Amino acid sequence: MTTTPAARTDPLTVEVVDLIGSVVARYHQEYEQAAARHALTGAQARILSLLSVEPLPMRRIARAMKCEPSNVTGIIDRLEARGLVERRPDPADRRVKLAAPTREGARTARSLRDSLDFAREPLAGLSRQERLLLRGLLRRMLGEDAG
Amino acid sequence: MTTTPAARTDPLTVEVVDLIGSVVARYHQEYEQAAARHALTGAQARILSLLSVEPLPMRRIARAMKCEPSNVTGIIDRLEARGLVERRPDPADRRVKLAAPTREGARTARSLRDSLDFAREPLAGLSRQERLLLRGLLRRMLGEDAG
DNA sequence: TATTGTTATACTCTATAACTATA
DNA sequence: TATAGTTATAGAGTATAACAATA
Repeated sequence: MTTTPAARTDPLTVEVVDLIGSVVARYHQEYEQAAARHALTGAQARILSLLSVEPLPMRRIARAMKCEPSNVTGIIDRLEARGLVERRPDPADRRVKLAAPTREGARTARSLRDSLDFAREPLAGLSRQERLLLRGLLRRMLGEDAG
Repeated sequence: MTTTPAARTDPLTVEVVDLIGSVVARYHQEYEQAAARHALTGAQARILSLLSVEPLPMRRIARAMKCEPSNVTGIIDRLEARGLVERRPDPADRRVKLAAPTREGARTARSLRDSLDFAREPLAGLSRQERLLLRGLLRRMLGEDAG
């Protein structure tokens, strides 16, 4: 798939593309700050949030984070040292270790989630129709043809 | 500014917030890949793009990147070692060093910019009205009341 | 005195490769 | 033999603190 030359020069499109870049930068910045308020790095916060949905094998975490499994070892090490995550054996496969949040880890993940208001605030001012349109656009940007 | 409890649980809002998170993750991933295709890290690519608009003092780069000036020294060192950036004296203030892209650096920045089609492609399928609405929403997300 | 850029240091994230224990 | 997780290693980004040159 290629973009037409016109799309690269249309002023409105260029402006929207730049705005998307700014939103991405802003979102990342706010996420890092929220993580820092909980004394977590961005990567630690992302993994803790991931595990708060469901405990996962190390390998699956690496896939979700799109990084090498060896990195996950270190990040889980640090989360475990702080008592936020624990490693459990998998009864079905003794090679596997399941990473799961502790009670304190779950509490931290919840607090972190609640503090991520950046993306939520502006949406509160949108009509339902606008939100539906936005949802459709975002889905298209992600290539989710279904829905 | 605080989000109402309702906005935190409204299913549509929650879904849109999650989609925004996905778009941000995707955008970052694609940016890193585009940088890697040019043998650059994300930070190197961002600074090179920044300088391709206008040469800047080290201190100003740090402000734009929202990082400490000491970090910029190392990143510019690596870009300079590869012949993509050069340090020039500032005639007006001998303490200042201006970082500027070389001819090859400018070419690399251009190529990098052209390869960032991710955000542009889906926009090509939107009507002008949709793009205008999206622009308004993105501006609101960034707190730009004007416009 | 204050500012600009740098150096030194320490920590985290990252990929690669080699290792272990299981399957 | 293949897979899950780990270790070892090296490079890059990050913040902090201390420093030299200049304002």
